[in-house]
Amino acid sequence: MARRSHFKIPRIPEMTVRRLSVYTRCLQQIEEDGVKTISSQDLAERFSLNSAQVRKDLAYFGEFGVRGIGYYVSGLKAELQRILGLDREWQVALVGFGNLGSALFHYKGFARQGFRIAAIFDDDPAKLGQAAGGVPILPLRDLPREAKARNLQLAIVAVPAESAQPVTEALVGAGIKAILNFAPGRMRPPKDVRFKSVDLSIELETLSFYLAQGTRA
Amino acid sequence: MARRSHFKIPRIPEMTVRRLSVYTRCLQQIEEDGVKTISSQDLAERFSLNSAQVRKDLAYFGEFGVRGIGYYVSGLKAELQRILGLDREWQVALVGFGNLGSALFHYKGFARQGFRIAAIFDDDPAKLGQAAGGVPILPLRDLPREAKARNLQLAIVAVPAESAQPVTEALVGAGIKAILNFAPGRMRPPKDVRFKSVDLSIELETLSFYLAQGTRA
DNA sequence: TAGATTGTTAATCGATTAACAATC
DNA sequence: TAGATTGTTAATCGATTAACAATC
Repeated sequence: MARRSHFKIPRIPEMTVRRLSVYTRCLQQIEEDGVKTISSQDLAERFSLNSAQVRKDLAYFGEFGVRGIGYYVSGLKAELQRILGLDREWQVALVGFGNLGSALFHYKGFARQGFRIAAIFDDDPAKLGQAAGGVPILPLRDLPREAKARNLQLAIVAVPAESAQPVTEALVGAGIKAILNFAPGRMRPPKDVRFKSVDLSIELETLSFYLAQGTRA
Repeated sequence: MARRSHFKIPRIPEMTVRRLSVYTRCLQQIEEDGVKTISSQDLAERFSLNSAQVRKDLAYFGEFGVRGIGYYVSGLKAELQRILGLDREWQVALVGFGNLGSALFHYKGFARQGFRIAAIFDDDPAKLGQAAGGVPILPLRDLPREAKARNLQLAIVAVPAESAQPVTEALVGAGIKAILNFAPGRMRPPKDVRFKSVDLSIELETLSFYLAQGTRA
């Protein structure tokens, strides 16, 4: 197929995207404080970042600032929300409704940013057919149908380690385009799908490494 | 005070530590499969990494390989476990026993790697004084005493956003040396303490960024 | 010994930071 | 206009990868 555009779309570093997310939340706060404009310097200082980095991160996407002034807080916030896809609702599938799945489901932060958990999938017979806060709990075999019917684009996986790989493949098969996985263990990351694992063990072991180093003789 | 050692301790990149953690789990698997030695090339291929990177990561800590042979699987595993501090038990405080705290408490992976949740702190009167699986649920004001009495070195924070900052400060005050935080929102990272936040919103927003890019006109 | 693979140095790549002309 | 701050280019820094002498 033809290129999406004549203009080169530079590959955006992941760290830039993560910082955009941080900037956005900060701008929200700044806006609530009634501040109208902010310089890259002021914004950078809130995270001990470099002001050039803030400007460069933003410059990937356009010219949002005004020389001599800085950035208009609410305007920049709106731009970043659009860039991050936070100006719309995403229909989210939650797979696995154990302790962790339930915790994620009740996490209020998601809804606030437009992530709407539209269906829960869990094969536990005790949960099947129930609904949590109006959201139905469905068997995994319904995934292809429901993904289409409910326009599910994103999935959060909170199943035991041994189910993670088949669940991921089922999600990909059902046309899900991005997956956030909390199941431990090594995964083959699927092709053509954004896949991110949050691995508790790695986080903990990184900490224990530094603890262990600190207690060396 | 005097330097810890005459030998220069190179600063270890965080990404190296994270990979060590991954190597260790992989070696565990390889050992169970009955394989005795493995080359950096073989190991690297399992994660689509470069073999030079594997060798360089290991070389920060010593010479563990044998030229012409590779690495002895169980020997290297043991070395890495020692380096990561997984050859001992760490006493862990879990702060916050809501949905997420409870999920983390029941996560079996921790115990397997020597992270022992020795005390739970939660000020909810309905939970106070109870015990979960033999682990007492205590009020936060007991933290300084209990941290000392139970030799708590590491804390997992799973409290609401608004409590995260005071909780963190209380932990630092009680002498905790490493904190893994799951509470959302911006934190002032404490000094002299290893502090790592896992931020669900950033992960989700990074995914939605790529979704949004993909659905551009 | 010949073949294999390490540990390490040098080359490459990419991300961060400094510097500054453009311009509000 | 003078001062401030952007967007961008050039310099720096650090991490990844290639290459290879050392050596099992």
